[in-house]
Amino acid sequence: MTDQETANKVVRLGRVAPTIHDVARAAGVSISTCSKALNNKGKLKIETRERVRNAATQLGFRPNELAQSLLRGRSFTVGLLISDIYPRVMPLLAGIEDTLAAEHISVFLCNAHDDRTRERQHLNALLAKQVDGIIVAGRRVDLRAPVDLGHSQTPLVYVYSPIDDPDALCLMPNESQGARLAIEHLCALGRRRFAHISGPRDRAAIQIREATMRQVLDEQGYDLPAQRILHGSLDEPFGYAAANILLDRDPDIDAISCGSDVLARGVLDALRERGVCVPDDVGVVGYHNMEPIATAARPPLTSVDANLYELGHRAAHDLLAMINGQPRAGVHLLPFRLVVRQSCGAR
Amino acid sequence: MTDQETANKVVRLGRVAPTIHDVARAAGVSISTCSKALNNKGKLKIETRERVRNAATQLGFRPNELAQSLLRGRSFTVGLLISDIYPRVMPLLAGIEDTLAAEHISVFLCNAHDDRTRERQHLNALLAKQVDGIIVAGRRVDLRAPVDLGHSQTPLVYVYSPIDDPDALCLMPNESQGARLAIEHLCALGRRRFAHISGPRDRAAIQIREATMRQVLDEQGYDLPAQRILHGSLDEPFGYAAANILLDRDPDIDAISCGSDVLARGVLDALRERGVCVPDDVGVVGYHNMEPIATAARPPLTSVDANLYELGHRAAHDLLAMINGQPRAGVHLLPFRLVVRQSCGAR
DNA sequence: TTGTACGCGTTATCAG
DNA sequence: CTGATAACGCGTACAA
Repeated sequence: MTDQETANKVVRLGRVAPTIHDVARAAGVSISTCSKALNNKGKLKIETRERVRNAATQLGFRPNELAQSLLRGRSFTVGLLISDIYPRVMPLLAGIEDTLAAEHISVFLCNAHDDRTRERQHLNALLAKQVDGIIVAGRRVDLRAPVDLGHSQTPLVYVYSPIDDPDALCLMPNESQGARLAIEHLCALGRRRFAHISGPRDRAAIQIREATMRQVLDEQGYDLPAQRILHGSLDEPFGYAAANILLDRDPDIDAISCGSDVLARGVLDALRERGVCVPDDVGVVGYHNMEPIATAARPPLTSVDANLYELGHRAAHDLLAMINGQPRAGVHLLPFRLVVRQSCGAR
Repeated sequence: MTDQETANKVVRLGRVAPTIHDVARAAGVSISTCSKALNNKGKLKIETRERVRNAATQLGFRPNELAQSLLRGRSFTVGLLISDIYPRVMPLLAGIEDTLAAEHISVFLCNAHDDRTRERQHLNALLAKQVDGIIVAGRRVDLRAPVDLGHSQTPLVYVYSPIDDPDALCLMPNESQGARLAIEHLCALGRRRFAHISGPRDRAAIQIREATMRQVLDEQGYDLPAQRILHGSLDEPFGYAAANILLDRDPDIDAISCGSDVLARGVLDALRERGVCVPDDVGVVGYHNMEPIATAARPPLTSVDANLYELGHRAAHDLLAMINGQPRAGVHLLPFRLVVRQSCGAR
């Protein structure tokens, strides 16, 4: 069945909300007077204004925003297109929604399921609904294909996953700075013999973090031999296994940088079982600061936080600026922050 | 057409999206013919239809859904009002969004932040935007206050948190059945001396689960002395502490029912450190089946799953039915499912 | 101070 | 086969 056929079968909803006509009639005035009374416009006898307002509240009148939007050419809605629903979108979502809600803008949430076809369908729906702007949130910092807005000029901002167009606005976490934060923290605490356990090597974030780690250690004059680096998946079992492998190879390791907090949990478990004390013998740092996981670790895990709520806020804020006619472009990197707990030692 | 009007047209073409007028003019037909051509209605010369369609695609024409909705009296949007953004809403959200997207309905996501005022503001915005229906998703199974729709007849379904109105439709996880699933599983594996570690006693879910546990054990003829029950917070540290307390009191315990998966992780950690073998000595069952946490536990944690995606699907499905004129009411309890891993022993 | 008339973009009815 | 016209609900010049 085509979209058209579906639309044809649509039943008209029987419920009839009162319109401005009903209010006008109830108050014994014309529609325009009614409109003015309700919107505090023009010059009206105060008595009339009151009468109209009473009629409105009595009828439970609510102006139809579809009509208003049609007239104004602005819908006060924004589309949020996410690649999929996964934990990291939550703070992003929260930051976006809060910021937009404060400006009385409603958010359409669309899940593309990492599928170009669904992405396109959602995009069409959003444009058809005349959204004032669109936020496209990716899952990773890797480059993604641009969305096709056709001839539409609807303001658009990419979050997390950038595209290859210098005219597009892309907001992303600064993975390099985040990694630097973590490594420099360990250095400052006197660690020297570093190891790195992280995720799939084909991801940009994973590469950036490893490269940054090398650079920071190079700056500090410390070594990072290849056999102290392990790439796998970002989960707990891999962290557990990798830590054991690394410490079998080289028991002198005194610092482990982990690609994620759950992975770090696996590392901590392995160390504890080996009788290695954290942070006395080895310092461990996580990544992404997943609160419940990091705080419940033993010892509580020091980690770096991408400030995703803030990123969402910024995305919404910049989109609002674009909607108001101020052009924005370029790739912008937003800072991580270090969250010190106990797994790296006292400062 | 005057020069002024021409100028206006030119500007409009450059800035705003083309309307059906523009397509009609470009194709050299009237608006109504244009509409028919684009919507496959009426009888048109095939050549005309083609011409119109070409003009439409060339101009990048997209029908304005605001206008369509105004006319139809249906917006093809639904509002989802959540109490706050937290992990459990995600599968709910996914189930709702997927189901609605399949019917070409877009979802407004509104976060009430557990605040009545914000809830009310969002509700007003949703009604003003003429949503076809509303889903109100709560955080806990405790009774909540009904939302006030005023005179509006907009279909509404409550998810997770029910209200006190028999005419309302409330969809919720069947906590009692979920708890039964967990306990009966342990019983079937030959466990006899049960303990229970769970969350705050003032929550309905916590009470229901404990009561159900009592009942199941009573049915089976087993005992559940008060000193084998501990209530606190549903987090990992409490699980760790509580397990130690319980096993100090009574080393014979051979089954622990936990109020959450993270709490169970704490329990598992404590048991491992005490040299208690899971599942050989003690069986442990979690609650809510948080995948990454349950699977990464050692041993992997058996848990019960509330099927929240399914719950979201059902909510959307029922809302669609209500939108199509079929009334729904009452509190409906949806089943959990048992996810067997290794923490309770082989079946 | 109040009312009339028009337009926003679209679809449906009816006349040609 | 095609086109003019009337809605949908609202806001706003303009007229009275």
